[in-house]
Amino acid sequence: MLDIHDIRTSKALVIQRLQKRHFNNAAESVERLLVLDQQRKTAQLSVDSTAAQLNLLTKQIGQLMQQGKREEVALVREQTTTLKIAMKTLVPQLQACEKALQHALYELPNLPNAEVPEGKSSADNELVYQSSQVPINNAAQLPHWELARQYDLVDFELGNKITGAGFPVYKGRGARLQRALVNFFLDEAQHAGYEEIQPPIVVNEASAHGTGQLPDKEGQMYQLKDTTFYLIPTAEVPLTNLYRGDILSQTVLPIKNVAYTPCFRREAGSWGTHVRGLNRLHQFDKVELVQIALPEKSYGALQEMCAYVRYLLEKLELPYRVLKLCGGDLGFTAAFTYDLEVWAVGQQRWLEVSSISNFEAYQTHRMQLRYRDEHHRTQFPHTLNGSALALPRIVAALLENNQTASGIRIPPILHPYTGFKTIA
RNA sequence: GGAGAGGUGGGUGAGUGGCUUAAACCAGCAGUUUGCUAAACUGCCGUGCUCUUUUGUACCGGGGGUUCGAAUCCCCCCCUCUCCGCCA
Repeated sequence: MLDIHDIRTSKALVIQRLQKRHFNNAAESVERLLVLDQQRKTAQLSVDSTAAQLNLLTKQIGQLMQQGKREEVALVREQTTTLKIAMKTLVPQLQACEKALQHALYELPNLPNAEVPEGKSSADNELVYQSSQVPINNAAQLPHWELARQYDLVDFELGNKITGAGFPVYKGRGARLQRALVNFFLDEAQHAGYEEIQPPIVVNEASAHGTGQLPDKEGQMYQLKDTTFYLIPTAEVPLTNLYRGDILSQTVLPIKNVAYTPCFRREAGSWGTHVRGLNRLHQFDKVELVQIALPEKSYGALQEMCAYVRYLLEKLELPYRVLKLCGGDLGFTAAFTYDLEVWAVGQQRWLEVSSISNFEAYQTHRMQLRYRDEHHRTQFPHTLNGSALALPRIVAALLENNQTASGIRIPPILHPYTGFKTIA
């Protein structure tokens, strides 16, 4: 959520930034917001001043009662009635104004940072880095779903039977490989200074609100029947909401948390081509990093997170590239995002395995997460998160890129975790 | 699933209709003093809106009601805890 104060004071900049992400009717939305804000202010003032008069009279009555001046009490009571009647219309007016303003604020996405490249779609994202050796398919190299079947690592049909499409069953060395990756990612994150958290994978509405999944985007989440609980689409939701509503001491920043969780996504409407095998699932595993940082240090933290995820990919010996998302491709709540993609030789495709974003103060405004600065004032810290990493596509790339005539080679860094060096 | 208790400021916890933003204690912050593995004393110490400030106003789980006036009385809802049952 954007800060209404900022919108008030730097309207032109807000509009310009919203246009950068190709947000429809940016100028109109902002103008409407300012009108709503003004209405809210006016309503607030009339409520407050009426309440002030009422409180004054009420106090008088108390005093007069003690002095036993009955007839004067009756007189003052008369006056309160008119004010009370006025309040009956003023208060709902104010509430309506507040609600309208709140809703309008929720509808505005975050402002892209100044460094975000111009562009409309994923085609306009800026290539920041690409591994020098990107293998070309030699026609004998299979996509991972073939390999998964050949070595009996993932059973998609069994998943269909138990649950449905997008819920694969990992078996034997496939399951072991998953667990190895989770442990590898968690161990590395700990070394990089992240505290491990095991959060609930079911969250309430307030949490879904805090990180921006609600309102309006409930289509991406599974809701538990007869409840207002949701299965998390990413550990970002419970991790960031750990601090919802808190006023932190500046000295605890930056907070660095990591969690492994399964993630659940309905992906309503996006089912179809290009989603074969492990490419897009309803349930998948992910290790997620979250940082809460001082505003002036958040972009340093973003660079640090990006460097860390690149380190992981290099340890896994996967060819990858780094993209800076353009304004039009940026997620609703993000101010700046790096996408990391690995090359899957069997499919001749780049697969997104990590998205590292700085949300600046957008989420902290929403969840009223603040810290106290050296002048004892409350300020909004920045939140960041990034996958480190999303499992299924890493598995897909490992299988495809490391396939040989004699089996699938496991990168050495994982050997202590898998207990095997090849899948043959 | 059955029964009961309770939700007050960072924590503990007083407060049963006006003098309560709310006692007291702890924690925290600032300072003074002594000196030593800390203590004593003094002051400050909730958040939002309004906003240069003051003032004003709202908030004692949420919503509604009674009243000139509600943390306090009434109704509904939510949540937490305890005991029993079942159970990983």
